[in-house]
Amino acid sequence: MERKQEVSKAVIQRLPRYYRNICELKAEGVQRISSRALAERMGLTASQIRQDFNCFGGFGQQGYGYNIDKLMEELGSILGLRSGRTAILLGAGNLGRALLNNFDFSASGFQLLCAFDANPELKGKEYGGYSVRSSDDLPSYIAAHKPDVAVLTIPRSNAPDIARELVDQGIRGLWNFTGEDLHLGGLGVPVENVHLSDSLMTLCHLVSATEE
Amino acid sequence: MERKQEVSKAVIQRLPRYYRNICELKAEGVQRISSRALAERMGLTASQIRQDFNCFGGFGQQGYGYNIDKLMEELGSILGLRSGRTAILLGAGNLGRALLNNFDFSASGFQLLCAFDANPELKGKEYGGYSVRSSDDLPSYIAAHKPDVAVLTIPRSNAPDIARELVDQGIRGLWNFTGEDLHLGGLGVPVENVHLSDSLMTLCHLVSATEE
DNA sequence: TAGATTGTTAATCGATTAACAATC
DNA sequence: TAGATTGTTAATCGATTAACAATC
Repeated sequence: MERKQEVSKAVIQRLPRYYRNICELKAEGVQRISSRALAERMGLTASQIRQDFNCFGGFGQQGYGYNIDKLMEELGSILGLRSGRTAILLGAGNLGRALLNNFDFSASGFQLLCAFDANPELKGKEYGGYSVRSSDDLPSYIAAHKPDVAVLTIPRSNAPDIARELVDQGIRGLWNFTGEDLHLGGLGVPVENVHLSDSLMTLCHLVSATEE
Repeated sequence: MERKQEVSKAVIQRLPRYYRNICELKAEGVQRISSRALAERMGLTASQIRQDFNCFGGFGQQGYGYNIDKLMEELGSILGLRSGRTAILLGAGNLGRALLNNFDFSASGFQLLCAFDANPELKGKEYGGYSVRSSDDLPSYIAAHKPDVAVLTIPRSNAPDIARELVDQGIRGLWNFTGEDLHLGGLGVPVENVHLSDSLMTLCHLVSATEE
């Protein structure tokens, strides 16, 4: 599974979509698929799909196509979904609770351990089966359980300071919903900055474009 | 403001980020900025920024740079944020309520009118100042108020059918959180499919990559 | 074997970067 | 005017598509 050369960012960004579609195909009972059929389904070209998969060493078979189970296994392991990573959530407000109650963390490769909030009234409550702990216990909890990543659903103003503290304490990645763009790549800590407003602005633009 | 040739998708996708950064600069009291300084702030090249802005006719001034107010105004109007668009939200579950309570729709160009839910217990409740109506009233409401877009925070299984109905009733865009990929571009109705799981899987991959 | 479909190389296309004349 | 910085053209780079030999 050695990579010949660095895989481009464009390919990496398509991997979750591939994985998602393959999971759906499996759920539909499909056992194999050609690059051509997958391309049609996903709105890509067959060429691109073969190029993309071959960045990781090619897991198809001539004259047959790609085996769904094998593909899922390979893509899952490339994405690191099989690594048993752990996560904690910071900020059990509306958005935090929505994630706790609804979001399937394990499908994206993470076991969510618990949540933290500064509000003492939330202490001990449970959402989606995850308990809320006091922010005071955060440092000792991280030291003891060494979660890989933190989900930031805290207010925006706190984001930069808390991010730095978390990195100091050993957190290795951030899923950041605060609206503040965080860039800790220099420290070797990847961040996914989620900006829902960007998505809605794009929609606004696209709707306007349909009027021309 | 006529566009010489079709603006590339890559440029369009950067517009919300430009707009966001310009808003931040304005909030910081900055009145003008050079492409060089903006590039440094955003992690782009000055060349790219000038290329991007010039897709829309260039709103800078030699020897001076870009005026923040003008830039905000121009980018906002390109994105269609000044068009007074309206939106409704379908599905007042956890995620729907999180958006109602927290999300600033107007900053992304939409006036949110109200929410709808099939659960009669939610009827008449308010979240974030928006009232929840019965799904039964949806068709007549759309006919009367003609909202531009619908925010889908309903269960995944209902998504395709409801999307089609909404389009029939005149909805012109969808902000889709259901997890089901919807493609109504063929009908001239743009969709922003939000897949939070894709973002988290990417983070999982990036964290794994830091171990190599 | 014949048909199908991959893996992979070459060709095309588009996007980013560099350079510099225009001009505020 | 001199300095700064844009607008814009040309050069480079990278990503996508096409083509086809390899092979299941």
